[in-house]
Amino acid sequence: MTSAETASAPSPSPGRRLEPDARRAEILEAALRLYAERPYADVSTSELAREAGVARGLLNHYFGTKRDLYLTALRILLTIPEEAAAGLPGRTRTERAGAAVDWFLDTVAARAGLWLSVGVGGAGGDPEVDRVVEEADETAADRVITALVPEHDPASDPAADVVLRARVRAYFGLVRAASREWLVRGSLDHAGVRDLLVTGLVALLPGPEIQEDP
Amino acid sequence: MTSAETASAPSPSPGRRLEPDARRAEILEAALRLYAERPYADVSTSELAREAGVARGLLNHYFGTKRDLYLTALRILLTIPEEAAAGLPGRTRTERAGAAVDWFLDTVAARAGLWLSVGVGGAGGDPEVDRVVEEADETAADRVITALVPEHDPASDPAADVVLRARVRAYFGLVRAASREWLVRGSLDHAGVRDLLVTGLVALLPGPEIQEDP
DNA sequence: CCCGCTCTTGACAGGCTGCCAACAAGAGGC
DNA sequence: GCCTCTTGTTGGCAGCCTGTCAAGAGCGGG
Repeated sequence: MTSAETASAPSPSPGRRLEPDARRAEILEAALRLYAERPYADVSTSELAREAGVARGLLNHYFGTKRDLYLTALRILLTIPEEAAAGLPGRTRTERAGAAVDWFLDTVAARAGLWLSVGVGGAGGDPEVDRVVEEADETAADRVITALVPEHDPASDPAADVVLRARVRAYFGLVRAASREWLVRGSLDHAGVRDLLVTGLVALLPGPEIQEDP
Repeated sequence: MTSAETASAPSPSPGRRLEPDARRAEILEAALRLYAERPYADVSTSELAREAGVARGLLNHYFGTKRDLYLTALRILLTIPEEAAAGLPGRTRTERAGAAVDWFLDTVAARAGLWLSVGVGGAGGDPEVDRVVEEADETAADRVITALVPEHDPASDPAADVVLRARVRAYFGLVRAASREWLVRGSLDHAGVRDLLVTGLVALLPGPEIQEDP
């Protein structure tokens, strides 16, 4: 049983010539699999190439550097699908926040390994990693704001917009830490982390505590 | 001008024989200096040895592995002095939370470079780094609980104690993300981050919203 | 059927890490 | 004061990893 058979990525024949996009996708999938189990520093390019079923040099050909490959995989992993924020049920802000938190917890539970492999996020060490995480957070903040603060208009008051986005991004730090408490430490159950995140989200958003739709 | 002259660590004579504890301290100081400026992966053992004014192999002799040295430095850096939590002014919980946040912000502002350089730990989900951070958070959670929830008794209800500590540790995620918004992005000023952290801390603690001392 | 494009490979050079035996700087005994 | 013995310290060695590059091979076009 070779690794090519166990791996979900098909590698029917070595040296097989593929479309660049297809090959890129194969390598990225392999990288996502490995980085889901072990941290960046522990995964060598030889392993990445073996998992993808290609020669080691091909990684550099497509992604330049091992770090670039990691950053690309990380960016894909952190990107939140746009459809998630659309059509959240609930009338009051608390209800909508609850629905958003439920969606998030379901998603994270489905791919817990992948999510945790990224780490606590908002880390400090690597500037490039930080930048990728920040960009992903920026997009996620957009989703949250449009879903929960629809009356907010960035153009009308740019200063308030900056502060609001900052508060939402800071809230993501709470989300990540709470996820760790739930998935890794087990110090919170599903209901506990849900209550924590809903409470924090409602408390940290601006304006009246709870807005009712008339 | 040799590096030994520019470095703040004194290295009067190469091969100088020191007490093991003193040598350990010297190496640790050098590591803290370098890790304050650049991330873990970018600092080689050769640089660490040069900064400390010793041979490279001595690092392994004292700390085993480059990673072990890093973890030791990280543990020292994250340790919060015990005196910080004692004697917080204020009667209401909000007042005491504000005092705690003020202390934290002052401390972080004083050593912003160190705080941000190590930050939350390395990205990539390194288990050992995460463990060091978690241990430091555990201690910090003790300080916060004793300072802000003095009526809490861990022995009386162990389950409630686990949940309370989990909420406080999750709050630390909010603290770190908010610090980044303040120090790195500049999207929050001092008053903004203070308001955010006080609001979050009060909202996430259990029991009545605000406890008044009669 | 042959040619050319380019996807793919294997090998090479440089750097870094952990290990280890040899060296010598102090401390203690006489 | 000199010698010896402990042990802090050094420099080199082997192994692994990464980025680069020219050569080879698959596949479409003429």
